[in-house]
Amino acid sequence: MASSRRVGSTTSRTRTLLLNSAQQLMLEHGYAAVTYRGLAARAGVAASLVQYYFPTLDDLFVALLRSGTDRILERFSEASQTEQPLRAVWEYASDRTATALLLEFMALANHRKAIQSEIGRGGERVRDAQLEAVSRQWTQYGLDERAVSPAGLLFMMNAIPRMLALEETFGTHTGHRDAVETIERFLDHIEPRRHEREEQDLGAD
Amino acid sequence: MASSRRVGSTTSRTRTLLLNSAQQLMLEHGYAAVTYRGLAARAGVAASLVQYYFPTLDDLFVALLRSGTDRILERFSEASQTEQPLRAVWEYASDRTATALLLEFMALANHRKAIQSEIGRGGERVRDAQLEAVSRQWTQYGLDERAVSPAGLLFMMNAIPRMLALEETFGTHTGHRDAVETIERFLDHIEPRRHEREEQDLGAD
DNA sequence: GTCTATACGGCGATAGAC
DNA sequence: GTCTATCGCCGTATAGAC
Repeated sequence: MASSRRVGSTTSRTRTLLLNSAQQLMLEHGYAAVTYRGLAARAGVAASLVQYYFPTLDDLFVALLRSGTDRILERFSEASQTEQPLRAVWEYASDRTATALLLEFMALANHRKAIQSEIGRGGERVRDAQLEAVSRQWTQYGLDERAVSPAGLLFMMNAIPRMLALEETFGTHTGHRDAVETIERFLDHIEPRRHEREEQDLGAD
Repeated sequence: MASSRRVGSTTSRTRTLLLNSAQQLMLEHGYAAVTYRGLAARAGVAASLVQYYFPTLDDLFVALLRSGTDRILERFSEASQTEQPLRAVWEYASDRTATALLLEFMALANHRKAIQSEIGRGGERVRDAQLEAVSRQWTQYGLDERAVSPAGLLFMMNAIPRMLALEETFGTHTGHRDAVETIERFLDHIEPRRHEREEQDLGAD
């Protein structure tokens, strides 16, 4: 299986162009639209050149997944310095585009081992980075530890916005507004915004 | 688009066999494995016969989605008679097989309008049935209405187990056990099991 | 190292014969 | 109601040009 064939270098500008084009194709038309011929046309190269850099389409998907996870971890290592990591997680997981892309990869992962292990590893890496940031602030939240743990809370702060975005994609809205209000009220309570802290000091809502 | 072509009857036993085989194929190998030739081989018929009943593959997926939603609503109209509808929702949404199937359909829906509207309608119908059952018990929960609404709570009781199942499929586990414990403690509080109610009466945990 | 041309079997879909 | 023939896509392997 493509063991002795030559493969383009990882630093090639053409390769980066192909990865970007592939991501756009996935977002616009789904992973099934990422074909050698279609991707080549979109990027303005020959189909066989795409094959040169990615011998199989799984190779392309894994590379795309890895570069995306790396970018997320970079962005998060900055955000983790904040004193409001739960808000950072909430906003991160509320990203519609990222959720749409994640859905495509989850569907791919469901039946392709290479992608499955890549997305599993990536998920754990992101969650661990989040956990480290939240743990640093945990005692200041004043939550009952018997009620919820940092890891458990983090899971829910990821899962809820993700499912909100997914359901809204195909027109299910029941309970969405209410759920968002509940969570944001919770966030206002344990990670008060600056002006809200002032309002609290003044005894206002 | 297949407007004048003849189509097999909806009551055909062959048609039902094809729908069942298609669902198994989706679960085992993903929706991409549902091909005319593959499905025909699985069901022991000619590929062109599959096309006779389902002129396009989208027709097949929509029919499968609709029959599945109908079955769920039947099952739920029974369960809604219970005095513990939130537990029923929690268990319903925790079904691994159903979640795997839902992921396949969500990925399909993401870029196919016919499936998108079918899954959207189905989602609302299920959520409405759940809402009716929970509303009937709502006052007994003794929850602060400003904290969470029935619809908002229901969304979370669906979203959390669904995302648990999805993440576990590709090996992300961080926070899962803690989240489950938190929710089940919440359920024990507002929908106490019979023996737990006795324990509460006795002042035990 | 980068890129291209070509071939193979499988796919969804259509038109039409039995 | 059932099945065949056909079309233009697809992934992928290979052989080879710059």
